[in-house]
Amino acid sequence: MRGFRRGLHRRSLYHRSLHLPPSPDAAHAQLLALHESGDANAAARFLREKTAAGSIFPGFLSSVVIDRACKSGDLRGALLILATMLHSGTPPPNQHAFASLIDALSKSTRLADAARALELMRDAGIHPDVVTFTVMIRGFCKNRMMERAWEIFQEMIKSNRCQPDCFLYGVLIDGYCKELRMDRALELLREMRVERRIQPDVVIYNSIVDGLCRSNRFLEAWKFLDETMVLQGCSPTVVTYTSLIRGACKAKKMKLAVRIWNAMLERKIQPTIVSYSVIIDGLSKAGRVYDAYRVVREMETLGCELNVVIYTTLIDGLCKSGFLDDAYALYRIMKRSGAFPNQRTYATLIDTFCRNDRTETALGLFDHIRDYCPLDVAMYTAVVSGLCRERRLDDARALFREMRLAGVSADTHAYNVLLHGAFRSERPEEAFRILEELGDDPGCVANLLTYNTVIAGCCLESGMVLFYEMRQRGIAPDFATYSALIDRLLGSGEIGRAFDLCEEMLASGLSPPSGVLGRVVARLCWSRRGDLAAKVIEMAMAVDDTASFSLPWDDEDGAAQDEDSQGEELGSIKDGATQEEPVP
DNA sequence: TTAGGGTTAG
Repeated sequence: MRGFRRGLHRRSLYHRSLHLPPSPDAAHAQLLALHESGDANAAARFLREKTAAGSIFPGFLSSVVIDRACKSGDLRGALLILATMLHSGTPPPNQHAFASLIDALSKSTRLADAARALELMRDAGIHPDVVTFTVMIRGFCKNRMMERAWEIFQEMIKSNRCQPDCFLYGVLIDGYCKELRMDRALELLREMRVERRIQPDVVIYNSIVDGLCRSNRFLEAWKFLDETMVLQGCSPTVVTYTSLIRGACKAKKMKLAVRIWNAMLERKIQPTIVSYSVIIDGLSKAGRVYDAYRVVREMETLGCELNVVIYTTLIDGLCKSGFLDDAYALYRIMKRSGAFPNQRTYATLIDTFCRNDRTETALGLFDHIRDYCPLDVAMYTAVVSGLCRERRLDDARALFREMRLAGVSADTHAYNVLLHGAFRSERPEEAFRILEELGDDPGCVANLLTYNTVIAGCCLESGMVLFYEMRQRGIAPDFATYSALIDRLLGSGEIGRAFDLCEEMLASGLSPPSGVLGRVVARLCWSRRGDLAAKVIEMAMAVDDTASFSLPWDDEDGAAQDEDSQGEELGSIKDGATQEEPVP
């Protein structure tokens, strides 16, 4: 309070000085006037020039100018003021100015500069407070640099000058959740609760629920809500429900997703446009476009305006269900409605045209929208994929080059599409060149799909080399990897090696499609190795038994464990509630 | 006076 009063006093002094005749404070008054006129650039320039010419401004005033410059996006100006001040021996900017600068730098992904500003701050003898550390750590978290985030956190703890609070834990926990490192996230949650006695709030719990759902640990997310969050006296919000609904949709549990939706309405929690997007997307992807459309109608009845996400979600649903003309009609309605299509809308349409043998239409749309919408990697990749589908590998390669020349970075998915195209055009030598390019691209790293694409396309021996390489790189093969190799081995008559791989696959707990297993068993029987065939069947049964565990909520109403696609009523907001209460 | 959570595409 005292600090606040002092601030007020200073501000009023400067205000008064504006009306005084020229005085030694004239430069200050002029700076303040510039600052208050809202012209951050001019204020920054003035401060810089005057300081360089020997004027000395109070630290408070220059800090305010730096803060305003940061907020108006004039990062260059803010940095120049900082440099001028630090070199001219005038009082350094205060903690707020540094915090503001570090925040602006990390939001512009200039993380190295932000870290340097933190160092400069310490050099100037100002101790960063918990907020300054939080904005710095948040920058690393948002850019998926959790190791750096953790280092700064440790530095803060070691300096022993400020203590972490609920917000800072929230930033770190969310960072780990976004990286799906749930063990780290849960460990930090325990640390804050047990060791530091900080009560987590609903935002932190929501991060955890969402992280568990994204990690395909829906059951645990559910248990977490029920057994930890609610027990700690924290009620779920619309965000919690939205994450759970998305998790249920992802786990292909649409019936449960709808039940959670209805329970949310019953609790008088109003869905937001985000929750509507999630349920509409879930229904569309489950092939229930009509139900999705009913939800949209309900939104409209309630006066809720459809945004670009809702339109794009519906267009995607229509495309994936084969209603291409309806999707295009909706796209035209969307444009008239004022919700302008974005890169995702276009990527969806382009991809759909390509998949339906209308590559020329897709190319036409692609060329047409160049003038309206910056092209991104997904839009290019959709066209590249269409060209590859038509075995126009050279055209695809040319477009890929054009993309990079236009300054759009490729990602692993883009390379994977191109690799698939090379094999489709029966040009394995080209595929290996593309694989090399991927390896040289600093922004990309080969993933499971990359290896599966190449292994499925190349010869057996190269495939085995890649199989060992991927495991060395910590990429676990999935059933597609094994199936491709096992089929190659069977084709070359190497039944023993095929059995070994099959055994390894089953031992790793992978639930394989029955096709490849059937082929292995048949070949083993023909080769009079019934003992090995029996072993394969026995191991496959063991894998299947563990895979088919039942879920508690399916038992409650005696519902089948397999996902239904119909039969669950979507509650409306007015009367929508189910009788049962399985949802927390 | 600076800081944390849920949405759509290739």
